[in-house]
Amino acid sequence: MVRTRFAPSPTGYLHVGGARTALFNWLFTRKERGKFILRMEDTDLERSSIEYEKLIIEAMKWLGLLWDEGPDVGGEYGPYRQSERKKARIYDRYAKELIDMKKAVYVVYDKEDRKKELFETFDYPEEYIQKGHDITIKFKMPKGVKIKFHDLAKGDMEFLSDDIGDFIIMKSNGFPTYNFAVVVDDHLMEITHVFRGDDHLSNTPKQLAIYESFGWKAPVFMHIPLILGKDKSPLSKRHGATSVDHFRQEGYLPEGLLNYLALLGWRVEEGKEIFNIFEKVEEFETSLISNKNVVFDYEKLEWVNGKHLRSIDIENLCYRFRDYLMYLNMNELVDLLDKDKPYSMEVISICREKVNTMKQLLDISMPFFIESFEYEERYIEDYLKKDFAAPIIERALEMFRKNDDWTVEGCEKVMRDLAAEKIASKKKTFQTIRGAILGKLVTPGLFISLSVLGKDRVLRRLEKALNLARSVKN
RNA sequence: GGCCCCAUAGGAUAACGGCUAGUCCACCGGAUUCUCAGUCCGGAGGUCGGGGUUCGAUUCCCCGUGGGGCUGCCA
Repeated sequence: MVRTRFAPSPTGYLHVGGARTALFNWLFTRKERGKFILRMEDTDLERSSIEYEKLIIEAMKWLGLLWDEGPDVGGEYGPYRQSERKKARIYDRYAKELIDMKKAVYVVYDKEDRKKELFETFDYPEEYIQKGHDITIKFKMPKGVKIKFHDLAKGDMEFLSDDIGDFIIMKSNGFPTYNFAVVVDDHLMEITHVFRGDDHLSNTPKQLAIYESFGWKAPVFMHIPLILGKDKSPLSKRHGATSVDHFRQEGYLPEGLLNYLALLGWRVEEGKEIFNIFEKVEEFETSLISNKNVVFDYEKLEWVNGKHLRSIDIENLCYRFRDYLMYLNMNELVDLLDKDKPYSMEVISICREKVNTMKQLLDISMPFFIESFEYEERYIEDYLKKDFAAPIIERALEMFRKNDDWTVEGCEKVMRDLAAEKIASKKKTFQTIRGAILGKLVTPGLFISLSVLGKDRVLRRLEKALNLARSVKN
């Protein structure tokens, strides 16, 4: 039975790099019908917090990368927080075992110069502890040994133990260090495959030395390339947004983000780069992942997201959009959306053709929902203030009042008739009306917008715009 | 400094050791058009450098160079 884990440290938001690591673990596990485990590596007391843990869990759920065992759902291999495992003295027990086997030692430090090592000993340094010295436990790396392993991404690896040296496994505060805790936990949790960032490749021989000392079987490793920024340095805030939360706020769909993250360094068939990750599980192969660091491309992410935004069914999109507004605490708008669902659906349906994210969808659809929308400065300057504005709007008002056919074709006919009167050029005429009814110069198609808005809204807005045109006219 | 990973256009990738090095995003031009987007057509742009092996190297080997990682009582 395949068992994998995603083991973030709750010291910040879920990073897209972490999300990608989680994605590959998840993908592999689902394909192999195994168990996917979430484990919190909160051994850094200074930086870890339960708030971050909640945010990471929330982000993972939003992405839909669900786990079978974890701190929130429990499981037979718990606890799933290293801080709790520390409390249960799990690491103490195994560290002691290493000392008994003479493969680790206690290190006693100077009381004043707390970095200075006084001596190493296999015996529990009771009296020094009483006197308040810092004590750590250090793993003694075997001398002159070759540590070999096969990495699914990098191939056969070989390190010399002498290049690595001894390293601390238990801190003076009683917490295990990363390299020790992962080994103990992965073993106890019976993890079979470890997919993690490239940055852990050089740590692997240390961990293998510990597995070896205990006589434990090590999991299969695959070190996946890191995500970099445009300047090829590791992706950080300097390059723009990096947290999954941020992309959620920006109106990305989880399937869009996941699609892009998978696409990053995953070779796909030509012409098939847009897909739903949940339908791609069976095709997943570790050999498909490239072993080269990748640069995060915000533009391609937006393009991928746009493809998803336009292809999911409209009811689903409405639901997601409503969810998004609630996430942003825009409850008034949610009420407006709910008030007339068929109308809302039509609006979203015509607006999504123009945008790539739900944030953009929000911007472009706003004036369809609220009456007190703003008029763009450019519209006022280039159209509303011009001589032709008031006559065009006035004439449109007359024609639309008499109009009974509010289908797209009906609205088109009125507009074409209006343009035929040549108060101004066709473009100016259309743009004047576009701005009058929606306040913007970029909107969905004019005829369909008129049709969707309907007679009441259109007349009301034309009247308002007419008054405005008269008052701002140069 | 030591050890390790990586290298095809600006980004992501494709090419049993063998065609004019293909595709997607971005970019430029054209068509469609009420704006924008989309769609369609077209264009520019690439094998990091140097040595080998070979009839032939993007592909295999070595050396450089560049980028990245580890070398923490961070993970």
